[in-house]
Amino acid sequence: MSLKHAMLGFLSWQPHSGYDLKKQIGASYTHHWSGNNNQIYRTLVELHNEGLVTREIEHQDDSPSRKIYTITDAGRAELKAWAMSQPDLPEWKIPFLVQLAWTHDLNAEEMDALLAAYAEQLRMEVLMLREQVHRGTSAPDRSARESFIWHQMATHWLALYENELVWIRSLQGELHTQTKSEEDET
Amino acid sequence: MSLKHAMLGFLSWQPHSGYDLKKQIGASYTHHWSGNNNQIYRTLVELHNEGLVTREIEHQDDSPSRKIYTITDAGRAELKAWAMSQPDLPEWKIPFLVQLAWTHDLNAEEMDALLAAYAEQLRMEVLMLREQVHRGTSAPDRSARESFIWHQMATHWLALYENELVWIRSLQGELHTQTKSEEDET
DNA sequence: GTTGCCATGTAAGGTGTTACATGATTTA
DNA sequence: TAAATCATGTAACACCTTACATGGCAAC
Repeated sequence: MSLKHAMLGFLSWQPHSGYDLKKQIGASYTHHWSGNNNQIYRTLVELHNEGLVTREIEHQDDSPSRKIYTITDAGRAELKAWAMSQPDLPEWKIPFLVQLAWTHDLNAEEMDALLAAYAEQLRMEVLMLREQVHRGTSAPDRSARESFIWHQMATHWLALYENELVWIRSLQGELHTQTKSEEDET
Repeated sequence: MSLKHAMLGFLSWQPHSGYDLKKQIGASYTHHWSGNNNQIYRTLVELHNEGLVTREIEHQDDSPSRKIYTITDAGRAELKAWAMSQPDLPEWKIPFLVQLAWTHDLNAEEMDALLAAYAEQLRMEVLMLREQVHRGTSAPDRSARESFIWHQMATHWLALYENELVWIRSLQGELHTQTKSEEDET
């Protein structure tokens, strides 16, 4: 589990409540988690038990009280050790490819519709991401290198979807010419 | 769950035993599952209960007996309906990006080592995939379109890793020049 | 003679999701 | 008046993984 370390990361930037972390993680696409309560609140308890964070309760008159978590020196050490550890290979979960693999029984029109639906999904996502990258979401900015890296991450994420869209568009074209040449033969 | 449909897919190509399916799914990278026994044997029971496959026991003298599963018409209908359904967006799980996000406390050499380690992982994966694509793994080949699609899938999968490698290499370069220009300023 | 392949399956646990529950305050 | 935001947490469950269990046969 590296959600623990992702959370430690955000806490190494600024103290956060569970609620803050949920929003932060949910909003950051590169942190591929949904940011759901169950995991976040459980993980905060774990981090606290392991002495990687301290907890402070902040009473508020108008809103419910917040539990503010702050990273400890042990937490920073753990985070750095993890950051330097051997990286894993990325995992692409592309359900569309599984779908595409088993389109043997679809005719040309059904195939067209499928590709078009995927292309449209991607187009919408790309538009949304482009806007988000343009606006620049909340990111740590403690050094030139850090903001450079966060910008690189955002544009790289966008590029993944853009490349997928380019691929599907070229596939659409190639399938059309293929279908046509088969029609010519008959 | 679309593992069910992925398995139906392989069964729509050829009858398989659970053991065959495990190998098939485990070997096919685009079918992003590990191909573990637990899920496969449970899912086969489900598919059978739902009438999407039939089961036949094949006794063998030298080896343990095999349970051969064959897709039914209902299974084919289910598979086609699923293949035409609204595709999901891909999900990129890139733990390295989470790691990279929190490298604030690493110095230039530690950063270099991290990027180099990731690049090396990717380089190995790309080499392996290139060879596999070159050899051409076992894939259905029932029509020109189907083999075209499976070839597209394989090269696209490879391209994902190649692009990741290109990106990390460019990042290595940009971080070097950035570090140098900062040194020049001091 | 230990490892690996064939072939079935079970156990245990980690990871992640949606939905529910509470309760006050602000916004539409 | 209905919904969204703030803020905490729980329940139930889907999904997926590693490891274990059995047992014969073949290969090195």
